[in-house]
Amino acid sequence: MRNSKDIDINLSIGSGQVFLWEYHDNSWYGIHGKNIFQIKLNKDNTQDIHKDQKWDEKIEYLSYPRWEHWEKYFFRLDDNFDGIKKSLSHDQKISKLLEQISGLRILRQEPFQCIISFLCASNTNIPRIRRMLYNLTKKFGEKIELGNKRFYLFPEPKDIANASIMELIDCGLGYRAKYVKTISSNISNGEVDLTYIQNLEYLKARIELIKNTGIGNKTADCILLFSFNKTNSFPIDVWIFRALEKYYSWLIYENNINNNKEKKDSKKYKLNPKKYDIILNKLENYFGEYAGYAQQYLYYYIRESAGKKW
DNA sequence: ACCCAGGCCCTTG
DNA sequence: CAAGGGCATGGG
Repeated sequence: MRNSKDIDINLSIGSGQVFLWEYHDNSWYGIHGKNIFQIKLNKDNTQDIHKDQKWDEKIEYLSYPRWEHWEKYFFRLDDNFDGIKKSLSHDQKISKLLEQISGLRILRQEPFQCIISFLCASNTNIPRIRRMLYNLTKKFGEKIELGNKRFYLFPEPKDIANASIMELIDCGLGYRAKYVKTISSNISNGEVDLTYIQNLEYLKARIELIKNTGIGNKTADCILLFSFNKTNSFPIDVWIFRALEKYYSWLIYENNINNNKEKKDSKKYKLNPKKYDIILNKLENYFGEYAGYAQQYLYYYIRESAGKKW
């Protein structure tokens, strides 16, 4: 059984997977569906938690409502991280990253919140995703006061289904508003069954998700990786595509799959669905069962080297 | 002003 | 199929 002290909380929470987490007063606070998670760091050296030998003793995992050991679920402590490392060790780049930033983990998110999050994530940047989601919680989520702090839980499907398009646009969703409303109604009326989809195997679950307007290849892969436990999923966004081009060109350019090279920058890193699937299939074969971890390490690395702070 | 952002949809050729 | 334009919005 692995020890949770190897996890770097700041790194994992700050790696563009979750958007409703905030740090203040030595605590991380996060919205997870109808739960509020609190990670209380009773120490000053919060930047290098994973290097601290007595990490476990200085940290408390609290929640509202009470959820004993939610951290085991959220940080995926059930994953065998040594096994993950081993299964990715054939790749030079990734094994190096697994050493350098070994505290980075995939987080297990609440499914509905995750779906809305990555529907909102299309063609925009992380700060704006955060604002859109916060606005949704503020407008449609239940308000909870804990001590002197105010939180808003993530709305339920019916809450968003009953909203008007204008109200959603007021949250800053733009053209995404109609997608968010439609899938919320379909989940709320039972037409879309998240538990059913979650229990399907990766490719079948993916097909079901993509049936929803607004969810394409990449968005589906994020949902599958971040909340449906499909650790082989490998979302390819513009950042990942840049990384693939830089470090895995032998993989993405073989058989002349990609002819984006000559396009102007704004189109250069966008894949059409067919190419996406061909490249994805190669990545699955190459990285295997835990391809998603490789993806997250690569994502963090390429953004870090581009100087992104968020 | 222009380009870009954890893309996707729709129309045309 | 592939290509191209449009989409809302805010930061750099």
